[in-house]
Amino acid sequence: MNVIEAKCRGRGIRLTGQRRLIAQVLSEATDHPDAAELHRRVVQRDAGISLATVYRTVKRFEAEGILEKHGFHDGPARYEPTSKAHHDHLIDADTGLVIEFKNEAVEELQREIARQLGFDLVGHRLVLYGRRLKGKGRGKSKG
Amino acid sequence: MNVIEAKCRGRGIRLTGQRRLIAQVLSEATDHPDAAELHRRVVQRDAGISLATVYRTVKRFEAEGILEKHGFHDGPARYEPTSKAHHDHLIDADTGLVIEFKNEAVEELQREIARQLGFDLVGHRLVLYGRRLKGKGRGKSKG
DNA sequence: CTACCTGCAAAAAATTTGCATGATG
DNA sequence: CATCATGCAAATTTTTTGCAGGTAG
Repeated sequence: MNVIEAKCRGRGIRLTGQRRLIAQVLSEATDHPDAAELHRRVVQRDAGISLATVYRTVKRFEAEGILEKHGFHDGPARYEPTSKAHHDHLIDADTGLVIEFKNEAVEELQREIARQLGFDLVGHRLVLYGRRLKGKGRGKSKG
Repeated sequence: MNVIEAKCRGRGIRLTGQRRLIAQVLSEATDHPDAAELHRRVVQRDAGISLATVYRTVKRFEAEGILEKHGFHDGPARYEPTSKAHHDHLIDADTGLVIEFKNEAVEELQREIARQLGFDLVGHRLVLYGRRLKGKGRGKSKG
C-alpha cells in the first residue's frame, strides 16, 4: 500500500483497481508524466484502463491535494505526487532536464513574504531555469 | 511606441498592424490574459484580426523573450510582457486574485541555489499561494 | 520585389462529458 | 444494494497548420 492509496482511504476516495494502479505508477515515477504518458504506463499493466479514467483520476487526486499539477514544459499538464517530501525544480534551459532540490531558506523566505502581503502561505511553486556552468561537473539528473 | 514594439524593432520582427495592436493591448494590460481574451480585446479596436494571428504572435513574442507564458490557473495559457520590471506572483487561494510582488532577497537566494547545483540562473518562476490573514487588511489587487 | 504575415477553415492536440454498465464499501 | 466509477465515443476546448493572397522593409 503506497502513500497515495493511504491518502485515498483517509479521504474516502473509493479505491478501485484503476485508481490503485494509477497511484502505483505515480508513486514509482521519478519524472513528471502527463496524462497520455501515465496512460501508456498504466496500460502496460492493465490494458483495460481508458484515457478518460486517467484524466478523471488525476483531476480528482489533484483536487484532493494528492497530486501536484505542473506546467514546466509546453503542451499537456504534468503530474507528481504531493506525497514526496516537498521540493522545487531547476530546469536545464538547454536540455529540458528537470533537477529536484530542496532549500529551507527559500521556504522560510516565502512564508515571510506572504505574511508581509497579508497572507498565510498555503503552497508555492518555484522553478529555476539555468544553464550548466562550464568546468564544474555537478547536478543530479531527473526526468 | 511601447516597449514591445521597441523590442520587435531591435530583433527584426516585422511590425505589422496586427502585431502593433497586440503589443499595445498587452502593454496596457494589468492582468494576464489568455489568447482568447487577448483576441477579444484586440478585436474591439480592429475587427479584422484573427485568433490564429493572436496565437502566432504570442508564440513568436514568447520565443523572442518579449512575453512570459504563465500557467497559473487551469485552462489556457496566459501571457504577460517581460518588459515590466521583474516580479513574482502571489495568488489568493480563495479568490484566484493575482498579486504581484518583488523581493530582492529571493532573487539573490535563487541565484545562489542555482550556482550550488552547478548552474547559471537564466530565469525563474515563483508563485505563492496564500489565504488572506484576518484582521490585517493589506495587499493590492491585480487581475 | 521578396520574404514574411495574415485570414480562413480544417486539423490536431488536450481535456471533458453523457450514458449504460459494473464494481466498491 | 445504493452510490459512485468506468469505458466508450462524441463533444469541447485549446492550439496549430496549409494555402492563397497581402504587406512591410
